[in-house]
Amino acid sequence: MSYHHGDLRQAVLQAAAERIAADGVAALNLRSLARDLGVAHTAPRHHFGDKRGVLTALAAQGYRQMAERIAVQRGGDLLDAGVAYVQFAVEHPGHFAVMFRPDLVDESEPELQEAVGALGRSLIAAVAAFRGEPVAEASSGDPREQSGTLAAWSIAHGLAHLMLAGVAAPAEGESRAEFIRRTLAHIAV
Amino acid sequence: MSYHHGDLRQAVLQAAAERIAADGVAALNLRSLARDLGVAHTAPRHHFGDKRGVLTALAAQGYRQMAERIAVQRGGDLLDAGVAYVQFAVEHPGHFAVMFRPDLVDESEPELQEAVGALGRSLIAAVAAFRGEPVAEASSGDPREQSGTLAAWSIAHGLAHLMLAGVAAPAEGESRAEFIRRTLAHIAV
DNA sequence: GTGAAGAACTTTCCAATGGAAAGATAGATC
DNA sequence: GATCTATCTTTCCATTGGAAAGTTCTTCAC
Repeated sequence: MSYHHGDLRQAVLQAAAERIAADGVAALNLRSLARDLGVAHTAPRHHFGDKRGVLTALAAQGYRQMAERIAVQRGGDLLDAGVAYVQFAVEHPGHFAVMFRPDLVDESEPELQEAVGALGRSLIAAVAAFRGEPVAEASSGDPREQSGTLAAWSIAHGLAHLMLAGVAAPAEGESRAEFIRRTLAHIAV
Repeated sequence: MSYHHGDLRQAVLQAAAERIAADGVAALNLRSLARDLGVAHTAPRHHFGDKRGVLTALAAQGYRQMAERIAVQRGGDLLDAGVAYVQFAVEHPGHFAVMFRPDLVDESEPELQEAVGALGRSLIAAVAAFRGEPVAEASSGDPREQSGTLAAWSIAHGLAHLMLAGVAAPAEGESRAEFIRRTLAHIAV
């Protein structure tokens, strides 16, 4: 056996995401994953501590990537941000499956908290930009404003889940982006 | 040991729901559950086949109970139905955690399919009643073709998830029902 | 260069879990 | 009261996550 895989940490995360995407979180097992990567089954422990550590790192990666994706949409419609949210979830089911899952991850992990914060800022900025407000004022405590943001988040989050559950899908001849946009358009912020 | 527990099937479902509600689906294990019920760890297999069978039965129970709950709201606002949806999810996290999870259940199970159908009919009826349409005509179209219905479902489903994830919560001095209603009110069907 | 020192990985061991198989008991039916 | 069937137990096994200790590689001071 050759020591030093090279970038085992990243390899584990990628493999885990693929397997979760294919068979769900419940089916993920570190042993067969390590087998495929050609390392001992305890090798990932050095990088992640335990299985929960793997899922935590995967969730953090998901939050970061989603935050980036939404930030890129800036300048666009609020709907664009929503579409980006749902698209990310559908295209990265392995990541999305461990995000917003306090039971699967270690919420005290600083890396995770920072990643969650980054996504939160992206979402708030998207809503603020839509309203034409300076981002700095966006986090004022107006309950109506917050409920609008939460409503927008909810519909995107819910649609993502329903699509992943196989309950919702684009009509024939309709692109996924069009379908998502058409559905999210029913929100009134 | 005394044979014949009485109603082991129901006891297992209830215990499973409680445990999932407390620690999440991943933490559920049939062995300690059976231990608490005072039966051998293989006893539930007779009623459910395997672990997936337990989760499938739990999901079916969840769909049925949610369908009932929403049907009771008939005559009320569409928002009432939405509030009922979210309330059920928050009050029965053990059931909701296995609903809409194709990776956890056996979707070919007839009991599950029937239960899903019942919930679908309740949702369609709720939207139809809101629109003032006869229920009979409402079910002519597949719900997934009607973006308004899907949007309403999405926002309720998403809010339920966000609340369970600890991301969203009522403001101080606000009841849960008020909070849910206020958030869902942003939908335009 | 060389020799720690630490990082990355392996080997070995263990407890717990889900499940298979076969046997025991209780309730129902006649 | 004998038999039949549903319900539950006992025993056994493969797989999994994890603990502990050892091995190999890299880095870096000198």
